[in-house]
Amino acid sequence: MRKENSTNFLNEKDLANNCGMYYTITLIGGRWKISILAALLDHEVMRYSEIKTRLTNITERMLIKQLKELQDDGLIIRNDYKEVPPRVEYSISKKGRSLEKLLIEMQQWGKKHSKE
Amino acid sequence: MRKENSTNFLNEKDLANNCGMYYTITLIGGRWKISILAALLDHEVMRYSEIKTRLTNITERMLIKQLKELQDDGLIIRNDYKEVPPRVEYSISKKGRSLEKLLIEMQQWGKKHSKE
DNA sequence: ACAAGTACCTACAAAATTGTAGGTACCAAC
DNA sequence: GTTGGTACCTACAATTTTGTAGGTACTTGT
Repeated sequence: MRKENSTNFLNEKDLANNCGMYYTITLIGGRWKISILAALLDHEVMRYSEIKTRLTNITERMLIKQLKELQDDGLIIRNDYKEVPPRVEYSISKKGRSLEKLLIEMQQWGKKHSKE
Repeated sequence: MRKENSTNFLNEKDLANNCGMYYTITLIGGRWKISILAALLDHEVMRYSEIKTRLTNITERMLIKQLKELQDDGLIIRNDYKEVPPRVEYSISKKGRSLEKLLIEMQQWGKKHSKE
């Protein structure tokens, strides 16, 4: 759905390629991504429905979308048991786990400065 | 220009209020914000035109917009000399400077993981 | 009188993201 | 044979972000 030759697209791609910070932000900047990551960082494995319950305001469309992107970026792992009714478990990947320290610091910075 | 009662707006506000990480991301997540912050973190003061020259692909509309948001969020300081022709200098604030460590870590993480 | 330089601003259009409201498949239990 | 549960999907609409193409004010230099 993205136009791969729009100025917008090219600008973003350029930034992500040349700037480590921006690349990092593109991975965790989606609306619900850090919420999902935070959930998976302290749960080892979670079923789709458990994540949905935890993120009270998210819609299914958004949840699926963000999960898929996190998965494509290698931050989380999807495990489909191919059962009926479906059972799918998500867990954090090694790459995802390596973000933990950063996320904690972002949490602390945010808490400290959000009331200024 | 934002609808202050749209689901979209409320969801974002809710996240920013309740989650330090998300708050942090909203401040630095704009398309050009970290580029601007990075520039100001290693220049002490920069004129508007200097920033524009450094961010080669940015348009004036976006530069002004991102500068204003960074200023509203207290990360940078605008100093208007009220001269003609205009002279306006931007510099990093104390709050902005306190992000430096985090940004460096994001840079390192990004550099390390962007080729996986 | 006219161009040049600086730091903006504005209306409109294009593109991207997010939300709404439905639907699917499969099997088990009633 | 209808219902319930799970993890999705899809079309469309609303919202938001970003880009394009112009314009402004003021003064100095030519």
